[in-house]
Amino acid sequence: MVLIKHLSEYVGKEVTIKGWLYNKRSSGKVKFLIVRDGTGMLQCVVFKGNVSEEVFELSGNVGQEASVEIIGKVKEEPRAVGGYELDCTDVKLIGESNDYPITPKEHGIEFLMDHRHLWLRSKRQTAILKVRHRVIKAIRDFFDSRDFTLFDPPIITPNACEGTSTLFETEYFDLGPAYLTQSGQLYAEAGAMALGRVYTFGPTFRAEKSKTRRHLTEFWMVEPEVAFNDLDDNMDLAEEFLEYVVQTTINDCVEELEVLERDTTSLKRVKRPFPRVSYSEAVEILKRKGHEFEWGNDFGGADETIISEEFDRPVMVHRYPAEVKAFYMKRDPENPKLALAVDVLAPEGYGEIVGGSQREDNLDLLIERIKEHNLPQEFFEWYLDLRRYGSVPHSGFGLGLERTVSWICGLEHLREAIPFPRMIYRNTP
RNA sequence: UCCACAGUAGCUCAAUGGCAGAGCAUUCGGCUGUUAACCGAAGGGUUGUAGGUUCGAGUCCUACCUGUGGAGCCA
Repeated sequence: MVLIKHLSEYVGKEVTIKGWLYNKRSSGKVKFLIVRDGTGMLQCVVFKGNVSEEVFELSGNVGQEASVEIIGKVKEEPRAVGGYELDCTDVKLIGESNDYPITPKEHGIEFLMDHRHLWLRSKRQTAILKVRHRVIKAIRDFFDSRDFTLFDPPIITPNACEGTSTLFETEYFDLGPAYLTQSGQLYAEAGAMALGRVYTFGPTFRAEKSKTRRHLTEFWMVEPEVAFNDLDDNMDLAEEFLEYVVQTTINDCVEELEVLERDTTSLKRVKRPFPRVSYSEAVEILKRKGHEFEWGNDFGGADETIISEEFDRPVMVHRYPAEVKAFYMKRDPENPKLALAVDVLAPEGYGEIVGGSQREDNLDLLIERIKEHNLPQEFFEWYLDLRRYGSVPHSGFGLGLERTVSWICGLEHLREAIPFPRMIYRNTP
């Protein structure tokens, strides 16, 4: 059996192809079967004289997405998709398919989401899935080649990690309520104290009733955490990381991005150094552009878009008002109203793809913060131990995988960036 | 949670308050190079649900349900 993507090595030879019928056309004594196998598309030509009567009849009756085994001779053919076609000598039906719901015409989003398990077979969706895979590989390659250790945090946690978001709650035997993690970060800090440089990579959960194209209730996040890194080191790491992920992906996914009709000129500019502006400077940008904004608030989606339009590549916004950020972020020694936080805003309206900070490493200040946020200190004793025993400055950030995939693919909505999206009003299929 | 919009054939959509329609899909027939092929024919409907206005409602009104887009929150 030969994969369609490798067909160019078999010109003039007889091969066996196994796949699914994408579409078919016929013209009297000749039938064209367009077959896909997950690696490409192939036009298979069945001439009446070249096959048995049964096979010719079968070729006309295979339904869309029926699985088939096809034997034929490979030839170059500029008229066919992919540049090659198969001159068929035999066609076998493996699994029939009648009345396949997703026809080769337009469909509405509700219908497609209801049939997500089948929608995944389409050209556009397989292209996105391949880009997602390449992004994941780039993420892992980047950290693996820089002395990071993959560190898996728990998914079930006893407390709300940052104390702000709404979490999914479940009963945990006799121990009372437990929650699905919204971030592996606090645990990653323990990992960084053990291994120096770690990254977590896994699903995270938010029960916020967000209903926008930028939100999922279940999404994947990668979170590096590095001992002895300060905020500047953290920003250096984030920009090197983003450059690597974007550049390797657009290099290796040229065909997929073509299917998605993604203009990659702006992605090619994702090179170091990224512009760095403070929160206060970002507020000035908004005001200069005539948008009302009060210092001290967090940026909304529209604000982020306006700020990012000032620059030709991702922009790093640092030193936010501490009040809008999480309790564990270290304050700026030059201005205690500010947190040593950094968000990276992607261009083209894709918004915040990275959020990070230098962490508070002083035991007394951290206890103070926990009290200020009315968090139950007993749940954080283990976290405070990290400051009791050999505390060091350390920093890290989180990158949302689906937002990154959406940005690179140029998607309208995050739901296409993950095989089975979980959203406020949908948990099926 | 709030705001806006939508719901008609399997799908995508039409239909001035006056006979429920088209394209695609499906089935049948035609065509030896098709490119979301094309040509001909057939089958396919409790117009989201419940009320109301009207001689008459897919169309107007009320409530509800479902979905879509956005806000807030966030990655």
